[in-house]
Amino acid sequence: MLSHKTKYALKALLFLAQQEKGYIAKTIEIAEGATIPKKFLEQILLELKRGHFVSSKQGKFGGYYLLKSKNEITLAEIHRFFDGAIALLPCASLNFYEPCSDCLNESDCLLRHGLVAIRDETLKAMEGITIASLERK
Amino acid sequence: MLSHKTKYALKALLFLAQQEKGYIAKTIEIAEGATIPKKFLEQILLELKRGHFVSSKQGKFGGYYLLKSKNEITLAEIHRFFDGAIALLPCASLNFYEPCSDCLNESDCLLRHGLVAIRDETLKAMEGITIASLERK
DNA sequence: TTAAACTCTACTTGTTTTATAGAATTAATT
DNA sequence: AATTAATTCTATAAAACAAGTAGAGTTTAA
Repeated sequence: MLSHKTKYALKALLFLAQQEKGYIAKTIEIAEGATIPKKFLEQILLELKRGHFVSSKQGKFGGYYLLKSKNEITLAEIHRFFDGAIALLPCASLNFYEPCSDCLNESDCLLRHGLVAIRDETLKAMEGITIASLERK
Repeated sequence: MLSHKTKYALKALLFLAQQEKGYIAKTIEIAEGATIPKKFLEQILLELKRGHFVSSKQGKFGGYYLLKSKNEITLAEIHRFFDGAIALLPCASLNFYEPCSDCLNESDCLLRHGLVAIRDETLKAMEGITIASLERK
């Protein structure tokens, strides 16, 4: 399951994607437009900025806007950025690999093989969902 | 990601599947054979019993054995039993559906449509993984 | 009766999630 | 220079959840 944080991030990105090109949205507008607690959203937007998904203009009349194209932001990317691995166990993960402490010899680990297959399927599907594709439901 | 509990459950089921037909395995054997903390495993086995995945024989020389066929126990089922929904949000779930409190009109929810597509893909993949299929890696 | 196993309930401990509070900084306008 | 309105940063709090432990109770075979 997605954390609330990831859900809010997706909703915020979707909100920004729906604004006119060049428009700078204040946090409060995004919060009210997408139904997200404002102070929580502030943190999320800062993280999205550090991740180079959005950029901001500071000071009066400042706000946030999309930095990356809405065609290039995938669900897989946002999931990894906030919630981490897409795989069901760390030992089956590409980007967050860690060996299992309770797995004696990994090459023989029966569980791992099946979970890698699941990861491949899920990842393919999640890379196909972009902010733009969500907009054209 | 799977919880440790779900991972342990899968490993325990896999261990039971690998025993000779009719063999009754003690908790301590499963714990040591599959590297699972024994007291935690006790709880997990009880839950698996309540879920009719395994059955047990009580008393001296008692233990656990598979109740359902290893061809019929899927990853999807075990995931749902311990970790709940396979979908990324409750509003996109088949078995654990709940509306989002922050979603104004669900039929128009852009997020939901994409997440239902992901769920369909992931579910199909997870229903294809059985305890038996894991055994024949 | 005893030993060996499952069964049950409660508890603890630590981590993560979901926020909230408030001060600091930045920039435009007057 | 002062004011206003916005982002930025750090700290904190409260709740939920996960992971594991403890110990007493029950069942069965010998």
